[in-house]
Amino acid sequence: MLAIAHIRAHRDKVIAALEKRAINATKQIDEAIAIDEERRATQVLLDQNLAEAKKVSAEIGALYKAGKHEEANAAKAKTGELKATNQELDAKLKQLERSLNDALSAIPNTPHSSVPAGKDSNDNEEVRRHGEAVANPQATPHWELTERFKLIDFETGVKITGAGFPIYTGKGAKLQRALIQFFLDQAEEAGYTEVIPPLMINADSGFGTGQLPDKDGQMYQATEDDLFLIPTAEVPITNMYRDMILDEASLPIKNVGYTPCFRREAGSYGKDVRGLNRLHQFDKVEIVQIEKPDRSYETIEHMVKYVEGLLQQLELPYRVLKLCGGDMGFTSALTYDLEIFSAGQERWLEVSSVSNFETYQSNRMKLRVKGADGKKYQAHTLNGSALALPRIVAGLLENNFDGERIVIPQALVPYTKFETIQA
RNA sequence: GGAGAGUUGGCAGAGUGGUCGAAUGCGGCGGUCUUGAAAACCGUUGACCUUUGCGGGUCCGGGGGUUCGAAUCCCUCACUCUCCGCCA
Repeated sequence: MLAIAHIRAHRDKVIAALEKRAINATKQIDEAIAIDEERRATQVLLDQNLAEAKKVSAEIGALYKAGKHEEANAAKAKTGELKATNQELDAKLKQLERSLNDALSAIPNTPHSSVPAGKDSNDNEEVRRHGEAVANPQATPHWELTERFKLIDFETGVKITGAGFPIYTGKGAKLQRALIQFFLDQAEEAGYTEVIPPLMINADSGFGTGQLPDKDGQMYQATEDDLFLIPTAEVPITNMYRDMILDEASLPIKNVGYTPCFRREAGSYGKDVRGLNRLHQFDKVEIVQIEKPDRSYETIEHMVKYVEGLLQQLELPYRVLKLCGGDMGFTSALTYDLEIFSAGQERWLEVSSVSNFETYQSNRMKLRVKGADGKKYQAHTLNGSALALPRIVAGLLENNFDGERIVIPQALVPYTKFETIQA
């Protein structure tokens, strides 16, 4: 979340920045500032009152030690009012702190100055494009190919679990595993440390990265144990650093993790969810980075370039979009989406989203860095998909289908150990 | 799932009602000594809120209670460990 001190100091700037998201946050911001003012005033009162009570207690202690029991008892009698006031102020302060936290949690991150204003995906800005976005003459969508070559069994997945939980079979399963291994190897080469995190997270972690309090409808929940299935590896990996003060010398932290991801995707329908386009369970390799504030914008460019490198090796045509304010996630300050062109469906498929959250997550997580001078500051967190598997698979199948067979890109052959998929 | 033990500063580990934010050791930082380093010695060393500053306040797993006063007593929750059960 945004720091209240920052909001207080830059009220107008914050409101102006949030307008890029096509929202007017004036009321929310002013309410937070008002709550904070009352909070601080209450804090001062409580502090004064506590100081007084502490003093009196010490005096009573001294009297008892000196054996002056009658005087001590007399002093005791006078403490009732102080105590009552303390309780009252304490309750009020806690209430205000809760309100402030709620108010701040409801304010999204302020977009970076380079983010275009806009309402939805129509206002996103295409930054660059690579490769030819040409339709396959066969124009065969991947759900036909996966059936024809027996790569994915959607039907049996429905029986076992439900729609959106496919079963990968034979070369389909091998392709999946090859891609994961390829992505992890690439990341390691680029300096990322691999982690295998838990697939379930608690509520504190959900709050830290911004899924909670109000995006819980997106996650599957194990209510008996108050745990959530991760919607992305971003959540457990970033939260590894929750409540920490990192040494500046340990930055940047670069982690990569492969995990299955679980998303309820309530409300999705139609061609968007056909085949591999949108699943409830899917595999993803995620890169997570923790950076010094003055380097994070340089870093996000590197991360995007890194992901582009993966797509180039897989020989997939893609474009890079800079998301407009209205299309960005709640917690992000800058997001690039990478989309590949799917030759069978003749549409762009999002395969990666790379974001800089600045201090939005680190504020929530209390993730700080201790500088060389001993001063502490909030770290910047970033992450990106590198890459999400299903749509990559869809693209590979559709784009490399020559009417007879599917040709595996050269970079992947050492991993699949086969060069083609055919009947 | 059953029984028991525990949770204190970066770490280890004292502390059972009144200058305890907390002994001591290790680690870290600064210094003395040394050509340099080590050793030794001396000093220093937590986080947070509030305040322009001085200062004040909070924090001994979380929450609640008893008390003039709680790291210390009571309740409750979470977590960790040990043993038993179950189990890949």
